[in-house]
Amino acid sequence: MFSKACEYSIRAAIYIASRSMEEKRTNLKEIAQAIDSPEAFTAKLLQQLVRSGIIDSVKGAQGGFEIPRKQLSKTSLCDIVKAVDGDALFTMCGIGLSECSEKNPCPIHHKFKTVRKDLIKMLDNTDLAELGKGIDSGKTALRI
Amino acid sequence: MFSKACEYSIRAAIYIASRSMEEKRTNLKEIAQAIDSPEAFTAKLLQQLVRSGIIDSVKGAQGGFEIPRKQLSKTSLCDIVKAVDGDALFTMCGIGLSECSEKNPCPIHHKFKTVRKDLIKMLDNTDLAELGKGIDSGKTALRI
DNA sequence: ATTAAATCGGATAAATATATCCGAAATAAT
DNA sequence: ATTATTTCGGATATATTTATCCGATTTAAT
Repeated sequence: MFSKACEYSIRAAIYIASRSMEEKRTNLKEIAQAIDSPEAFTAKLLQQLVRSGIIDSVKGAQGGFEIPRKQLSKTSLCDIVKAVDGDALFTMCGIGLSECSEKNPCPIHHKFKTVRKDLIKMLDNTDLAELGKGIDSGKTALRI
Repeated sequence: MFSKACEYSIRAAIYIASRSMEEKRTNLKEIAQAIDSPEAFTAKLLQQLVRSGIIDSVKGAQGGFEIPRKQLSKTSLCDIVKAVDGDALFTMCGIGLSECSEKNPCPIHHKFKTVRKDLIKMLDNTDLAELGKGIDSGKTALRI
């Protein structure tokens, strides 16, 4: 479904969100530990999220990553998936035809469309504020 | 969503199904042409489908691939996806946690579960007879 | 000023997925 | 029997994804 890069990115973003809600900035080491991901690889993904404007970074001692309060509820899973995996999942034909369309559909076009619409809807109305809260309250987990 | 291998496999299976419905056996060259896929790679995938019992093969001149009439309506997309990509898509945590469960859920567990259930349902009740018919009637296409 | 703690960026390595090649085996037609 | 056609299986090549390494840069604290 999602690439590993995307899985790590979502987990990282949720962790940063949960820390940001407590007004805490967190850093690479903490993040990789919290989400059980390879540190160097995670660093690359965080850079990508910074460039996409999904998280903020602060260099130097006491630096790290954070998400402005206002952004938490405005950033959806959809934003993260698009930033990391691109929009193939959202737009591409289910069985890889490049010109598949309503007018010229592949055999699974109509059935697939419905399922995908539900997936997009889910990703679109799930935001980091909500997900971060789950972590802070201990109701959900980001590792193991 | 699906791997390229899986996309080609689904397309190939649907094409073989559509030929089988006309009592025709088809071969690798025809299949690769019909679904616009790399021939040698497709050969590997067909072997895999044979080993999984999804299609039958006949060696030698006039040989090729076919699906017994009775199997057409009994083979679902689910069967093909499982044979090629395994059941990760059906069972794994959406963000890659190995021990994610109802009892110990990841942040997106519940929302993801719903969407995935719909996906599985769709794959499960879509069979090759139905899909092959779409090709034969010209309503759907397997290339471009 | 110096040092320590961080992110950033580029190069590289390892693993996996995608794709090709070719000889062996099986079968139908001649 | 021989030949042509076809799948099968193993080895190999290429591309992409995942992952690591390390020096440069920035900043806070001493």
